[in-house]
Amino acid sequence: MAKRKENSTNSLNNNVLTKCPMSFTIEMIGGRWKTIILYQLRNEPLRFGQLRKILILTTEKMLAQQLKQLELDGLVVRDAKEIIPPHVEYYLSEKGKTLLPVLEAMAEWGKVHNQLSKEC
Amino acid sequence: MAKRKENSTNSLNNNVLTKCPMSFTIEMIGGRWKTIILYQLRNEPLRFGQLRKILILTTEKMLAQQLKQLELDGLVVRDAKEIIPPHVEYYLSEKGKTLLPVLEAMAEWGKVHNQLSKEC
DNA sequence: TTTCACACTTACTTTTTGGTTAGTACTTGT
DNA sequence: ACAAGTACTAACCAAAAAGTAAGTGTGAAA
Repeated sequence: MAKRKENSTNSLNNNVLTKCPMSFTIEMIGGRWKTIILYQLRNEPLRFGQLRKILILTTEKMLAQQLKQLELDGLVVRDAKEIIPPHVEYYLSEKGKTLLPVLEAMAEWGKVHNQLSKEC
Repeated sequence: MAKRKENSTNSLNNNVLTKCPMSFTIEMIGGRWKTIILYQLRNEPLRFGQLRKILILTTEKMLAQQLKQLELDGLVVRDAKEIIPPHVEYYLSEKGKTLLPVLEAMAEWGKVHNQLSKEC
């Protein structure tokens, strides 16, 4: 773990006490992959390997990392069957489902404003 | 300008041809400040100095940088009166206004799910 | 002559995010 | 004995985003 200045602006900005609603939301779904993952889970649970095939441009590490964070934030549920080979499913929690209007709006906006977009 | 590997995954991911709607939207409004800036402009034009007072946790550099990008992306209009001292107003373009449902949804979600949030 | 308001820039550093490569664990099938 | 399948993890590195501190230009007012 790298040390960091405790009162840098970065730290202040990450301090929950200083967070406005918008920053809070951005923190939960920001970054390159979280919205895509959540959106892919909108209809059905998906296994790790399925997500990996869909998010073809991500690496396994990123996927695992993002899923872990989403689980920590209570947006996604991880359901691991205790079998070999492993079988792990991810699906939206109730809290995660409350994000669907946001995610749909974002996806729709992107579809309308990016002429070159393709599904993902 | 720093050089960069042309076929790194980062470059690929930034290539418009590979972008799905969600990534496109994230690229336009992602990061720590853009949504907040856009949201502050939802009702009225604001001057640089006014934004700076509202986004108290940002620096002038970040503000200028984000506004420039938002203008480049056609989401915000910069209206500079040719007077001294300068008087520059920023407001949402028509395209920028189409983001309002997304922004409202994000702000609302944050308000509901972050007990500690405060206005910003 | 200096100061002030305003809207920025510039050069540099730190922090955060994302990527590469390799490897782990466990059991079944060959 | 070894490969296959699944879901990861670890160590290390690169790139992008954000932050710090200082400075710029203009004209009018003090």
